[in-house]
Amino acid sequence: MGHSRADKAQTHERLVEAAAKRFRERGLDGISLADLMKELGLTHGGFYKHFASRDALVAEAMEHAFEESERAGAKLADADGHIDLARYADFYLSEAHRDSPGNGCAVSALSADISRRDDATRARYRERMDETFARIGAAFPGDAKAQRRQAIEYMTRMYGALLIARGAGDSDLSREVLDTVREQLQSSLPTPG
Amino acid sequence: MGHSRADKAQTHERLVEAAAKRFRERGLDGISLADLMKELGLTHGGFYKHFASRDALVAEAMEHAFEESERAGAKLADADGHIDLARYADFYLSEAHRDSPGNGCAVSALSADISRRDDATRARYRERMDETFARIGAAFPGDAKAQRRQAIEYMTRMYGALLIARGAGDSDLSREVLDTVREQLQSSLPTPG
DNA sequence: ATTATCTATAGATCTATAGATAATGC
DNA sequence: ATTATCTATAGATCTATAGATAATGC
Repeated sequence: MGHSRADKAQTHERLVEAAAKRFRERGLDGISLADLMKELGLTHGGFYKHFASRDALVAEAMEHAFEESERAGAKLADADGHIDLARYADFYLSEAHRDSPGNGCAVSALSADISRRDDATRARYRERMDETFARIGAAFPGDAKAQRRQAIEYMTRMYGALLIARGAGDSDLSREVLDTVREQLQSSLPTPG
Repeated sequence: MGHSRADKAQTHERLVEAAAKRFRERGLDGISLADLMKELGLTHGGFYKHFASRDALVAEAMEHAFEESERAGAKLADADGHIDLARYADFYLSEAHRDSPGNGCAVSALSADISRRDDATRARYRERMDETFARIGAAFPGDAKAQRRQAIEYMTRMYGALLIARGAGDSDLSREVLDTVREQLQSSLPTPG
C-alpha cells in the first residue's frame, strides 16, 4: 500500500492519462471510476483523494487529450514550428488513426459529448479549439485573418471526414471518405518553401 | 388503459420519434427507457411489448433521425429533386440548427456514439451515409464519380463545422466557425441553372 | 381469448462517502 | 501524525422480466 507524495502525484497523472484514453475510446460516460482505478491496479475507494468529482476528472482528461494531440502535431513541425500540413493529413486521415481513437484526436471523438456538458468544460474546449486554429493557421500563408480562415477550413474538413470514417468503421465507405478528403486537402495546399 | 392494435402501432412510432429526438440531444446512452415511456405518458413496464431490447430502439431511432433529415432536405429541392445547396448550407450552418440537435442532423450528433456500437448498427449507418452522398451528389455537376466526390467534400465540411460549433456552444468562436465554413462552401458552389 | 399497459421487483450497475489499514515523513 | 489506499456500503439509477389488470376483438 505504498503512498508517498510522489506516488500521489503519479497516481493523479496516471488517472488523467488513462481517462483521456478511455473517454476517447468509449465516450465521456463510457467507463466507470471503478474500472479506471482497476486499470491502475487500485480500488475505487481512493478516487476522491485525487479528484473532487468525476466531472473534475473529465475536465482534466479532456485537456490532457488535447495536449497529447498538440505534442503529436509538434513532431510534424519544421524549424519555424510550422506543421507539415500534408503529412498531418496523411496521419489524421489514416485507417490507423480511425481505428485508435484512444490515442488520437479528441475533437472528433469527444466534441458531441462535450456539447452536452456544462459551460465550464465547454469554455476550456473553446480555448483549446482557439489554440488549435492558431497553431494550424501558422502553417498557412497570408495575414492572421487569412491564416485563421484557412485553419478553420482545413481542420473542419478533417474532423468531418474522421467522424464519418469512424462511424462507418472498417469498410469501403470509410476508406473512400478518408482518401477523398485527403486528396482534396492535399491538392489545395500551398507549396512548401 | 386503452390498447387497440392501432394504439400499439402508434405507441411504437411515438417511441421511435421521441427516442430519435432525445438520443440526438443527449447521446445514445443519455436517456433511460423509463424516462422515454414517461414522456409518452406510459410506464416503463410496457416497453418490451414494442422492442426486443434497448438496442433495437436505438437502431430504429437512428434510422428515423436520418429519415427526418431527408424529409427536411427534400423541402429544399427543385422540380428535378436536386437540393438547393446554398440554402441547405444556410440552414445547416445556422445557430438555430446548432442549438436544436434533437430536430437536426443525426450524423453530427450521433456518429461518435455510433462508432462505438455493434456492426449491425454501423452497417445501417453506412447505408444511410451512402444514400446521403448519392442524394447530395445529384445536386452537383459532372459524372457520377465527380458528383460523389463533391458530395463527400460538401457534407464532411458541414459535419465538421457543426460538430465544432456545437462543442463550443453559443459563443463568438462558434459563430466564427459556422460563418467561415458557410462562406467558403457557398463561394465554391456551381452556379445554379 | 388476447394483449397493451400497469405495478413491482430482481439484478446489475454507478458515484460518492465512511471508517479501517498500513505506509510515509516529521 | 498524516494520508494514500483499501473494504464496505448507502443511495440512486438502469435494463429486463413476472404477473396483474383492463381494455379490445373474435
